[in-house]
Amino acid sequence: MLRIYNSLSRKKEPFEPIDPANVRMYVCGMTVYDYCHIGHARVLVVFDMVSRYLRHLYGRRHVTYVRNITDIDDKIIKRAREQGRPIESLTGSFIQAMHEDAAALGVEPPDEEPRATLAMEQIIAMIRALEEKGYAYQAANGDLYYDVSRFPSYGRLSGKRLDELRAGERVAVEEAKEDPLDFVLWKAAKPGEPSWDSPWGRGRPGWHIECSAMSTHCLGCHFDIHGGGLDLQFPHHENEIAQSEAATGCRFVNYWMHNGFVRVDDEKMSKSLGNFFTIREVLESYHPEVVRYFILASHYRSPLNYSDRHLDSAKAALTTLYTALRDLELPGVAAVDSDPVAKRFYAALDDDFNTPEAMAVLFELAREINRLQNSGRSEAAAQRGLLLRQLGGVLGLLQYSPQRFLRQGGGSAAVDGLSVEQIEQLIAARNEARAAKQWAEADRIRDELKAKGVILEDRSGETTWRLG
RNA sequence: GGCUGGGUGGCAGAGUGGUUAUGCAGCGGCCUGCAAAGCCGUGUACCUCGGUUCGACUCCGGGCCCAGCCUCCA
Repeated sequence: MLRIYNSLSRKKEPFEPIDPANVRMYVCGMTVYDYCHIGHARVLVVFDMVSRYLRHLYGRRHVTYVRNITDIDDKIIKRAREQGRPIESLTGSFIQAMHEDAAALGVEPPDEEPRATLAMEQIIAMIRALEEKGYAYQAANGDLYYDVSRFPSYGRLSGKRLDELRAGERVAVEEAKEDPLDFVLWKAAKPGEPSWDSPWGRGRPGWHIECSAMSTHCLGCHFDIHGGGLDLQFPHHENEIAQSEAATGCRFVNYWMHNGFVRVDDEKMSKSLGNFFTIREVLESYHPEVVRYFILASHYRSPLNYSDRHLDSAKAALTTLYTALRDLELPGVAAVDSDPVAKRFYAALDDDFNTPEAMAVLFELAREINRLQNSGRSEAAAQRGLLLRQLGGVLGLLQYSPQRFLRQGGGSAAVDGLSVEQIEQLIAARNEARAAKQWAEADRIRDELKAKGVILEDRSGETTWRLG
């Protein structure tokens, strides 16, 4: 039985889908005005893992995963202006870049990927519903605001109380608001800004309303899981609840999931601190599965410290798993989920997606495979190898051929100035020297290759190579 | 200031009221011409002070420290 930590109740709860034939999850995606960094990679990978596991439990086609794209907001407008290019050109290229990054990391595309600019009809309809029910007011500056005082349970998700929020107020109060906690639903257009027609004049949506509109449009007014980064819990998700429940009259979301931050030197990775690494720049030095392994090697709610050292360690660990898989001829027959090892693996994921514990099971399986290989039981080893690969697949890991992974070394793709043919020639030369017991020459060739990052292994009468 | 969450072995990172996490690194052994890989073995680990208990790293309370949110943010 899957249990999920629900941010709303601050405890793990048994997961009971509203409709097991259609488990519905919405995740707040990117605002596309720049390349995705490792913090974004964490959201992508974590919820990809969640959706994979839900599909494992409920069936591939019985899960609907929606992840939106915010393609209109202040930062986008600003960036487009700075670069002197049309907004659609800016967002279009960063959407493409995001898709490339996600694909590289083995993130499956969501079932739906709505965009704010393509959802104006639903956005306006929801704001109108709020207005009709008396939750909205238009201020003197033309902006339309949500009246927080009308929503009694405001603050429940983030554990905040209205009076405390007001007491801790450190923002310059927007003149137009009746209450500093009120937030904008529709922004009146300023000259030169992109805008859409609406009952409140030309303008554009505030950023909270788009998620309410798109999620309920795609998944219905009441769905199972809503996810996103911890920094969205307040105010974004709090506001989503207030908007959605007020507009539709039904309960919005049953389980709220928030992933922890990626940190650099114990500080949150963020644009403003300038301490971020983009996915694509990290992928220049590390194999994508290494990045994925690194992310899933700690629990999704814990902080995740980023450093080359940690990625190197992840690379070494993943190499160990792939090493167990090489030389195995995996059978075509599916391994069984009722296997005791598989059960322990799934039990770990059942416990609020405890990927570190699930990965520990993978390493025990790898050791079992190596033992079987050492004792010559290749068929048994291959059976276990299939299970290892299948379980890894639930995490989106171990999906490359072992040789391909090991020869890319989890690092740079090209061998430093050496072709595969040259490597093989040197290996042949070394083996001739070995046959003649010319150890010095044999070791010289091995050292020469090692200096170029090629590691040789003499195993059962054969010499194989990999990148270190 | 208010509210969250957290402090585990050299590093990373799970977990549990009394019994091996796991990985990386290290050390010893087997294997190897030597290596590499693999296998076997190996670590007075649980911030601090009190309390509960036959027994606490694990529960309760105080303290210290760290991070996050309260402002755009994954």
